[in-house]
Amino acid sequence: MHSKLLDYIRRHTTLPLTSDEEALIRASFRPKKLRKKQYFLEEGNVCKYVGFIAKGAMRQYSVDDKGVEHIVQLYIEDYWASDRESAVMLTPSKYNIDAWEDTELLVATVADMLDLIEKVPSFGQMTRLMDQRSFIVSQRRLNSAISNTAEKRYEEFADNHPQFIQRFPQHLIASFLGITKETLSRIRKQAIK
Amino acid sequence: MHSKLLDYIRRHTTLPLTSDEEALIRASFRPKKLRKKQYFLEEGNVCKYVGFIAKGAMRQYSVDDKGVEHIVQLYIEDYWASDRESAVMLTPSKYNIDAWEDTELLVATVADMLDLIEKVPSFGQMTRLMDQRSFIVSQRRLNSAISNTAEKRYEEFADNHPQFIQRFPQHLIASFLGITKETLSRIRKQAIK
DNA sequence: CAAATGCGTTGATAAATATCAACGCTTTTT
DNA sequence: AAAAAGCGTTGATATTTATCAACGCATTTG
Repeated sequence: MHSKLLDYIRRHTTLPLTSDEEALIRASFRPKKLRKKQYFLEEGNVCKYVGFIAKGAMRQYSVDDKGVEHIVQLYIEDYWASDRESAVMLTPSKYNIDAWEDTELLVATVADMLDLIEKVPSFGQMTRLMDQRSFIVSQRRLNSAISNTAEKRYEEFADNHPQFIQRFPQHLIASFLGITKETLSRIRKQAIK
Repeated sequence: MHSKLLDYIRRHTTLPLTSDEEALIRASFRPKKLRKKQYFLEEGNVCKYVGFIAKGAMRQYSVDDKGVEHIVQLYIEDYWASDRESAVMLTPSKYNIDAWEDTELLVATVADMLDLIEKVPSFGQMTRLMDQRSFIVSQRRLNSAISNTAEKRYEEFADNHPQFIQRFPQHLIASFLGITKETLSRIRKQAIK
C-alpha cells in the first residue's frame, strides 16, 4: 500500500529517492482504513495527522449555527486530507473531515511530516509543490466565488473536475460551490436546454 | 531599504542568517518605486517577479467581460505581491497587479527566488511559512464566501483586518468581498443601528 | 421484506443582492 | 478657477438565490 505514496512522491519531485529515504517514509506512514462516515478529524480537535488517500473519497466541512454543512474540500485518490490551519497554528479545528466512501489512507503525524521534510529533500520538494498547488487551486476557487454567478461556477467546476461530479452526489457539489441543492438542480435543468 | 526585508525574514525564521546569506539576498532584490496606478503585472503577461512591499499599498484584480474589476488580493507593507499561479505554471496571468498608493518595493525575479530558497535555508523556511499562511488565509476566505451572508463576511473582514478598512476605499473592499459597493453601503448603514 | 433514509426534483414564496440612475461632496487634473 | 474624476449614498426595480414543503424513486438498514 505504501507504493502508491512512493509513486506519488516520485512523480512530484525532480530529486532522487534513496532506499534509506524510502524506508524513512514507509516508517512514518501508517495504513488506516476508514469506513464510510467515519471521522478522520472532528471539529474542536487539533489536527495532528495528515492522510494520503490511496483509495476512496473524503470530505472536509464546517457546520454552521443552523446545523447546515458547508463543504470546503472534497478529496479523492492522491489527495492529502488534513486541516492545515489547525495543524500549523495548533488551534482547534473548525472543520470535520470524514470518509464519503470506504477509504484507505496512509497517515503520518504532523510532527513526522516536518521531520521528513527536513530529512528527505525530495519529500520537502514535494510538499512545497503541494503547498503551492493548494494555494493556486484555492485562489482560483475564491476568484470564481467572488466573480461568477452560481451557473458559471458550476460550469467551470464541472469542466475542470469531472471526476468529482461523478463521484460525489449533487448536494455535496452544491455545498462545495456555496449554493443550495435546489438551486444547483435548477441550474442543471437550464443547462440541458 | 533592504533592511525592512531582512528584518522580515529574521522575524519569520528560526534559523540564523549569516552575513554571506544576507549579501545574497541583498543582491537578489532590487528596489523599485511605483507611483499610484502603475502596473506591477498586467493581464496576459507571465509573472516573472515577486515584490516585497516595504511601503505602500497594492491590489490584484481580474477584469470580467463586462469590464468590472474583481479584487482578489489587497496588499500593504510586509506583503508579497505576485501571481503565484502564473509564476509557478508559467502561464499568462489572468490578473493585474497595480499600486493603489505610491509604493516602494523590493523586487526579485522568480528564478532568483528559487535560487535563494535553495541556497539560504532561512529563506526557504520563510517562504514555506508564507506559502502555508497564504493557503490558510485563502481557505478562510473561501469558507467565509461559501458559508456566510454578505453582512457576516464584511463583519468578519472588518474585525480581522481593520488596517485594510482604513486604507482602501469601500468600493474596493466590496469587490474584495464579492459584493457591489451599493450593497456594502447598505450593510454598513444597517450595522450602525 | 418492510421501514427508514438518502437523493434529486419541483412549485410557491421570501429574502438577498444586483442593477441602473441620480445626487452631493471631495479630490485631482487641467 | 473650472472641469473632471473618484467616492459614497439613496431610491426604484429587477434578478438571483434561498427557504419551505412535498413527492417519487432508489438504496440501505433492521
